[in-house]
Amino acid sequence: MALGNTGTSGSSGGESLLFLTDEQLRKGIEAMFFAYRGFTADPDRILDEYGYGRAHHRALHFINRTHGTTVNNLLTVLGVTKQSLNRVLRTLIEDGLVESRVGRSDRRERNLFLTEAGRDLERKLSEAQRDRMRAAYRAAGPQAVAGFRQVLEAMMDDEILRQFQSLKDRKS
Amino acid sequence: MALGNTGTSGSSGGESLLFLTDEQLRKGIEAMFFAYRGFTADPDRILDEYGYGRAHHRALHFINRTHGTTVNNLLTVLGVTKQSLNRVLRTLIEDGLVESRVGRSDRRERNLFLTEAGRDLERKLSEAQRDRMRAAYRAAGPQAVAGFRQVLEAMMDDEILRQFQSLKDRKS
DNA sequence: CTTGGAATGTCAACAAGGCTGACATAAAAT
DNA sequence: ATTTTATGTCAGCCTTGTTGACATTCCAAG
Repeated sequence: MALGNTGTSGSSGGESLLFLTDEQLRKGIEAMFFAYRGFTADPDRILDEYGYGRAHHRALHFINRTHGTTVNNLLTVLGVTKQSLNRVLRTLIEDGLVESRVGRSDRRERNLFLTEAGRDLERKLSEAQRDRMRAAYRAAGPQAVAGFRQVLEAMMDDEILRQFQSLKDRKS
Repeated sequence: MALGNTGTSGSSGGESLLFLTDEQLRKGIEAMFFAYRGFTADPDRILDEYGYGRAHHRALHFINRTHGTTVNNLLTVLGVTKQSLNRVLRTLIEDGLVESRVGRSDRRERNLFLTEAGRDLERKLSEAQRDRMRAAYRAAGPQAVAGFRQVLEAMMDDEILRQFQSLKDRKS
């Protein structure tokens, strides 16, 4: 392989690999920063109306994706402490967006579900976010999208990547 | 337009545009979330040792990139309030990482510069971040990188995009 | 069976870093 | 001379991260 610093071996696409100047990398870093702002802007506006923050969005998203998940699962995925998650979860439960049922096999666990109202808000939030993502995908084209995903996956921590990949091929 | 759900009109790249299922978009959203975590993880660890946070990193980054920028410029780029920026800036100035000089043409303005110590920390932080970005770029290949950048730019708010593009073709 | 440890989740309190509002100062613009 | 602009500062609030202490539940060893 000899994938040395000066090599031009392209495993996937390419022309040359000599293009990794600090300047190019800096642009990538800034693009990531600015794009993430855009990425969260639309849901943030909606959340504001409800008095919620991004943490609530994340909880709703992952509870919706994995019905009946436990608190422990959730805080592993979200990468926060259980105390931090708990605060958010409590308000969502109080407000009737999330239901917490005592685990049937292990009664220490709580299985989390969205209520009808919870699904409604989740849908509203994710539709706003999907709209922007869809527009970006359309503007950039399918090949760009494939590259986008490749780079993002390469940027994740290895452990997270495994988690992510084990989830990417689920049914709905 | 008639870019209906079943349309295959490809404006830029591609094969088919039928791939925009909600499921595909959800994966993109989650990839963005997880990748951003990886993207900030390394600098965050370094910042922790210094008792700083991401806000300090952002300030150092943009002051370094645009030597002599004003407070007003900076808070526009960062998208925060002056009070919030000021808190961060004050500590950086007190700690001798940033120098604030009264503007020569307009003496109401403050021009911001990194000191030697500031440049050192900025370099340390950005090297950590560039290392990860470089690894991701190498793993994904040049074509993927081009797509990555295209999608990110399409995801930015229009106003931010203009700002970004006006900066992307600078000299070092 | 009982007791001790591990797992799970909740409550309390603190810190970082967003925010708004009010106000001071200096300099530029009118 | 007055108003506007750029900046800084103080006070106080909110979200969301943290750690520490504690309650509950399960399980396994004695």
